[in-house]
Amino acid sequence: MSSIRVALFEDNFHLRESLYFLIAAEADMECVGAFADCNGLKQNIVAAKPDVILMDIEMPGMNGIEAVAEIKQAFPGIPVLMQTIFQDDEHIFNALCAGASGYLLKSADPQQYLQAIRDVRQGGAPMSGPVARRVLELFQQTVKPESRNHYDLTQKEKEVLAELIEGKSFKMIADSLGISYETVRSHMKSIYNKLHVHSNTEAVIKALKERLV
Amino acid sequence: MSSIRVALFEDNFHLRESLYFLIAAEADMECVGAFADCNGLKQNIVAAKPDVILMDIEMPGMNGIEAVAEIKQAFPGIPVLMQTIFQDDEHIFNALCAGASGYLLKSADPQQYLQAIRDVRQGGAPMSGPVARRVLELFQQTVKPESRNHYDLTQKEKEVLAELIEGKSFKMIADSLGISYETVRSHMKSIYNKLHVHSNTEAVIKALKERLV
DNA sequence: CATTCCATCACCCTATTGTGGGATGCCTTT
DNA sequence: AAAGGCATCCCACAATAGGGTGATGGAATG
Repeated sequence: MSSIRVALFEDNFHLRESLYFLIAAEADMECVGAFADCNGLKQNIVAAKPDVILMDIEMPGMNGIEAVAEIKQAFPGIPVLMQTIFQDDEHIFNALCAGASGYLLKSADPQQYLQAIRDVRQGGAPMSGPVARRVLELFQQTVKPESRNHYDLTQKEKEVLAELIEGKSFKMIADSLGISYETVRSHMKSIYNKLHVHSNTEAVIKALKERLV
Repeated sequence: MSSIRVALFEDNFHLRESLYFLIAAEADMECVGAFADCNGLKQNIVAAKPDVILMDIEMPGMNGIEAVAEIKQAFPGIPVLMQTIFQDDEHIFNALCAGASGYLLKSADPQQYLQAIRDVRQGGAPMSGPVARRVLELFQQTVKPESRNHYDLTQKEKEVLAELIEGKSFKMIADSLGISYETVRSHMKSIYNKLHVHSNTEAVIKALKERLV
């Protein structure tokens, strides 16, 4: 098995050098580029042909989050590992949404860096402990805690609700379900009763937040 | 530092015994219970007082996913580590939604089990590589691929939209923002233009799906 | 200082929704 | 056979929302 080609983006000179030698010293990986900023990002990547990219978030000029978005667009196959001191929701969320495949806190020890590189190369998503936990929590809350609710909606009511959260009007729903406008309205009344809401909008919100469909 | 109290739920006798001795042999942890099913789940937990629970998904009677939901309700502070052979979306998704704090594939080697137990105890969320990657992908897609849209909503427009996804009517929004009904409508018209939608409902859907607020 | 953007409000008219009835026919359960 | 739930439809009336047009004052920009 050939060695893992790692490219590095880190503005801090000392850290960049340290990581370079850390990686270079490993038998199963090599550092094919160490850059201080994202100038000429794409050209650098084309030239270096990395298997994995290690990307700092805080950098002068284009920051790591913008960079990962560009990389994912231009080279969707190359996993990007974020390294950062930030562990607030906003940074984690943005980096992962931008397409990062892993998120390391800089407190991680050298061996964890190396392990994470191997891990991401093999299809994993290495994340420092607290970050992984936050991701899980964000994930769990987007799905809503007290989900498993069920409001005893009938089949037809669910269908109507499903159409509703497509943004359709009653008329359009009537049309696409092949029933009359008045029937749709009738189902809506019933849905309102069961969900304890009093408008289209509230029903949609509840349905989306609680994944009722 | 006192040792980590681990409780074990696993229907397979051999695996259960193996895990028991594996854990018991570690200096920093002890196995305070090894159960073949979820009968008397809560009583067992109360009696064993575990710090961490290791839970198999496939079990006779109550399965691991139902069990984790019950545990999270009754003992929200105890992290639950799922162990399973399943790595399909449905199982991962359900287990994590039910409140699991980690998800290990049974292919994991013994040292990884032990590391995962320590990890989850310290606030991490250990997940086997492919699972972590799937969670990230699910996460990224629930947030919507072509998100990072921003529609240049003004401050006030965002405020109105925020109220809207609370389920409020125009009148209520006018009231709570201290502006007139007509002004709310005015902002709404502008929001519709910017989001390219034509109704309250569509705006709410777009705002929720793309996390515009 | 003219222009543009924004927040604010008003009025008119139409379209869509919300609410409260009620009716029919078809199931399944009792 | 009676009772209940469901899907289907209808009507009427009130409330809310959508679309068009325009006006005002303030802040920011050039």
